[in-house]
Amino acid sequence: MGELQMKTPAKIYKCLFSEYGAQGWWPLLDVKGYHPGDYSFPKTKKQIFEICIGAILTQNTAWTNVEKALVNLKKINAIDSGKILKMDIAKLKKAIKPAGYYNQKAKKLKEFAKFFIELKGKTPTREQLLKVWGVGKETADSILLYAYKIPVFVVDAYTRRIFSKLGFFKKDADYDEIRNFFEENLPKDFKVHQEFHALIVEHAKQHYTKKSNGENCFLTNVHS
DNA sequence: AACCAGGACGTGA
DNA sequence: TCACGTCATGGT
Repeated sequence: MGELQMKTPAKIYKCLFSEYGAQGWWPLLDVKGYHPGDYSFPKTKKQIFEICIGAILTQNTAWTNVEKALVNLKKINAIDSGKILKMDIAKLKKAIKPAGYYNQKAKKLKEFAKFFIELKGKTPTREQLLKVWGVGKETADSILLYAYKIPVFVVDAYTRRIFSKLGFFKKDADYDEIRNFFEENLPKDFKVHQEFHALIVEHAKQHYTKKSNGENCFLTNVHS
């Protein structure tokens, strides 16, 4: 791939979309997981909250583990900000245990539940989210994008691996620099951003495993 | 049986 | 600012 013909984010997005199709993030228990092509979710305040706590629970953790935690919470009717805020911390830890880091994450969920209630249904700003203990940049952006349909670009470890491999930036580049670059070079459409992040995750799972670090993927090989 | 997953925080330098 | 260590379960 020549430097003079560096692919644009928009081209890479189209490439990934045509390869993998719509991903249907964020998965919700009500709709039995993913909902490709349907951008109408979340439809309720409860679904918004489910996405928020899912974003926290999935920090450095496989989604399959998070699902178990969410199912446990649903069983005790605890995918609810008020319920989580006042429920016994030990009970909360037990429910989310499959998601790992359950001591920290139980505290994070309680902190977020308090914040969520104080929002009174309003959309949080990125700055507000970042003040919440346990919500970092990636989690904040995931919440804005998938719970509130705001067109932000979510930077995760996969993004760094793939796009540093493609020559866009260094692996340890600043989070906000990466985010700004993509947001300035993509349409301000939440659907595009929702799909793009999900597609990056899918592509990384396919081509950036331990054995192959993107060597045989169509993005690094294609020249146009 | 190490290694890592849809990170964030606390600490010391 | 930044480079580490810590947190923890479950799948490969």
